[in-house]
Amino acid sequence: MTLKEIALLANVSISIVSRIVNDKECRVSPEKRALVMKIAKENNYTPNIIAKSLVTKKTMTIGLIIPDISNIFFSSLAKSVDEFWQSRGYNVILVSTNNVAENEESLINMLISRQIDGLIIALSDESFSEYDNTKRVLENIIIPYILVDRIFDGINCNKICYDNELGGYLAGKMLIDNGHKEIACIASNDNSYSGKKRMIGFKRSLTENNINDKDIQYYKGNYDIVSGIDAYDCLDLTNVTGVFSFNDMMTLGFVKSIIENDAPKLEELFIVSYDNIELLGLLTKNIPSVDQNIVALAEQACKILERSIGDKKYIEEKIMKPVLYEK
Amino acid sequence: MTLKEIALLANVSISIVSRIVNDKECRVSPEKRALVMKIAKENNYTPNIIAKSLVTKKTMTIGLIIPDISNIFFSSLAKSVDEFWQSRGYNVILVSTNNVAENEESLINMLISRQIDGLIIALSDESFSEYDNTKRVLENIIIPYILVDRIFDGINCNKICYDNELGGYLAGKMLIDNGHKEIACIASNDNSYSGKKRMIGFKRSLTENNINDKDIQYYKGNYDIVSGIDAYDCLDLTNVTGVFSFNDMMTLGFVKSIIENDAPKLEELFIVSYDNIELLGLLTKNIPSVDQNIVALAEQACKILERSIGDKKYIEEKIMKPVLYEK
DNA sequence: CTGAAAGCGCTAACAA
DNA sequence: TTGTTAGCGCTTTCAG
Repeated sequence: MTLKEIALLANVSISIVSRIVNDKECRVSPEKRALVMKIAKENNYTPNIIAKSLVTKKTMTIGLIIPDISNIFFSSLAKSVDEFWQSRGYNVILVSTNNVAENEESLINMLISRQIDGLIIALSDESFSEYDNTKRVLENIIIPYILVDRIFDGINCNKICYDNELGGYLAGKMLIDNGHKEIACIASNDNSYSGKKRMIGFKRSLTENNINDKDIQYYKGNYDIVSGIDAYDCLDLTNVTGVFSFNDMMTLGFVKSIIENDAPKLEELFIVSYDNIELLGLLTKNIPSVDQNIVALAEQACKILERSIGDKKYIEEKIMKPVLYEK
Repeated sequence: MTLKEIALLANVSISIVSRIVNDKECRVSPEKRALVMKIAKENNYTPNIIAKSLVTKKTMTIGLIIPDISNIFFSSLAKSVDEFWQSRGYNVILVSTNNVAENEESLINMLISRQIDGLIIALSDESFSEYDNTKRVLENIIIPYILVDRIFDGINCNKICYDNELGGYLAGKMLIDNGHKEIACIASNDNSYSGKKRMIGFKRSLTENNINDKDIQYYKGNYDIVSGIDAYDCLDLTNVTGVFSFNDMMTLGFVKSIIENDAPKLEELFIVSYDNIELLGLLTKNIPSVDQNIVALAEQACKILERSIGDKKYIEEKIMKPVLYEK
C-alpha cells in the first residue's frame, strides 16, 4: 500500500495523504483527514522509509562497527548504543568485522552506501598494524563518525576511549602500595591495543617506585580463560606475592588453576585485575579490578556523534578515566 | 558523487554509467568503460543503495529482533546470523526489545518500513502472556520471517527451536539413572518460555520412573548467578543427592555458594545443568549440561528464511534436538 | 553500442 | 485547503 493508492481510494491528491499520515500542519479538513486515516488503517499502510530517505537525505540510521559481537565488552557497548539511538528514533545497523581489518573498509563503504547518518567504529587490533591503510580508509569517510575504545592517532576525527595507561598504572600502584615487589604480570599479546597501553602504565608505576622491571615475570595471553590457565603453568609463582592480570577472563582461569593445583597459594597472592565484570563475583577471593563503565562510554560516544551529525564540522576527543574498584 | 555527475563528466548517458559501474553485459566500448571507471574511482563514487532498492525492491537487508543483546545466548545467535547473511551480500539490522513485548510491534513495523527482505524474531517471554496481541502482530507481517528459539503456537509461519522439553527430560533421566531420588530443582520463574518446557520434560522423567513430584524441592530463579546463590539459601540440601539446574549461570552461583558454605557437600552432589557454556569449565567439578548448538540453530534458521525469501509461500517448522554432554 | 524516458514511493515548493 | 509539479539516484525497457 502506497500513498498513491490511498490517494486513489480516498479521491484526494497524494500530497494531502502525505500531509495527513505524517501529521503535518493541520491545514487539512477534518473529514478528509478522517477518511484518509481510515483507509490507511484498513489497508495496514506502512510508509516506505527508503523512498522518504531518498528525498529527505536522512535515513535515521546509525552504523556500528565492532570487532566481535560475542565479546561481552562489545555486546554491552552495542546494547547501550542501540538504546541511545532507539530512544531518538534512529535505528542501528550493527556489523562485526570478526577481527579482520580488511573487512573494515568494505563494511564502512557498505554502510555509507546505505546512506547512514552517522557511524561508530571500534577498530580491530589488527588495523593498528596497518597504519597507512587504516589512515587512508578513515580519511575517506565522508560522514560524521567517531572512533570508540581504540584510538587511532594521526587523524583528526571524533574519538573517545578509556585511559588504559592510567588503568595499568593504577593496578601497578596498588600492588606496590600494598608492599608487593615480586610481581607476576599476566599481560596480552603484542597486537593488543589496550594491552600495550596498560603495559606502559604498569611499567611507569614500577619505575616511579624504583622497582626493576627485570624482577617482574611476564606472561602474554589472549584475554581468555584458557590463557589464564596457561599463565599458571608458565609462571613460577614461588616467590611471587602480587599479580596483575590484564583482564578478568584470564584472572578467572588463573584462579581456577591455583585452586586446583595449590589452593593455599591463593591466600598468599594479592591479585589485581581489569574490567571488573560481574563474573568476578564468582570467585571466593575478593579481587580488585579496574573498571571501565561501558554504559557511560557508549553514551558519551553517541552524544558526541549526535552533535557531529547536527554540526558537521564539530570534532571532539574525549578520554575517560577508569576506576580501580576494591569492592 | 552520483551516476548523473559521472555521466556529465564523461560525456555519456546515465544508463551507460549505470551499466559500467554494475558491470552489466559488456555491450559498452572499452574506451568509455575505462573512462567512466577512472572518473568513478577518482571521485570515490559510492552507489546509493537506497535509491537502487527503491527500483529493485530488494534492500539486501535482514532484520533480527532479539530480547536482549547482552545475553550471551542472543549475542552468539546474532553473531552467527550476521556471518551467514554477510557472506551472502546481505546486511543485518539488529534490534533489541529489551524484553518488553510492546516494543516488538513497533520494531517489526519499523523494519518493514525499511523494506527489509526478511525477518528473524526471537520473541520475548512477555509476549507469550499476551497471546492474542502477539498473534495479531505476527499475522500482520507481510514479509518472509522466522521465529527462532521461542515458538509461538497457533500461527502458521516459519519456526525453529530446540526441544526444551526433551532437554528437561534428558536431565531428569540422567539424575534418576544415576540413582538419585532426592532431587532439588533450580528452575525458572513462571514466565519463562524455555523454563516451562524444561519443567514439563523434567516432570515426565519423574512420572515415568515412579518418582513422586512431592519429593522434589523446587526453587524458581531468573537464570542468573544471583539466583543460583539464592537457591542455595532457600533449598534444604540435607538429604538431597541430585540437582537439576535450569541453566549454567544459576549453576555457577549455586556452586559458588556451596564452596563457600559447605565445601564437602559439593562432592556428594550430582548436578545436571543446561546450556553447556564455556564458563562451566571454570568449575573444578565436572557438571554435565544440556547443550544447544547456537551456531547450528542460527544457520538452520537463516537457511529456512533464505528459502522463504526465494519462495514466498514456503513454510517450515523445525525442532532441533539438544544433547546432554557429560564431557 | 548508446541514450531517452519512465518510474520506484515519497517530499516539498509553488500554484490555484 | 488542496493539487500540480519536480525531483531524490537509480534501473530498465525501448528506440535509435
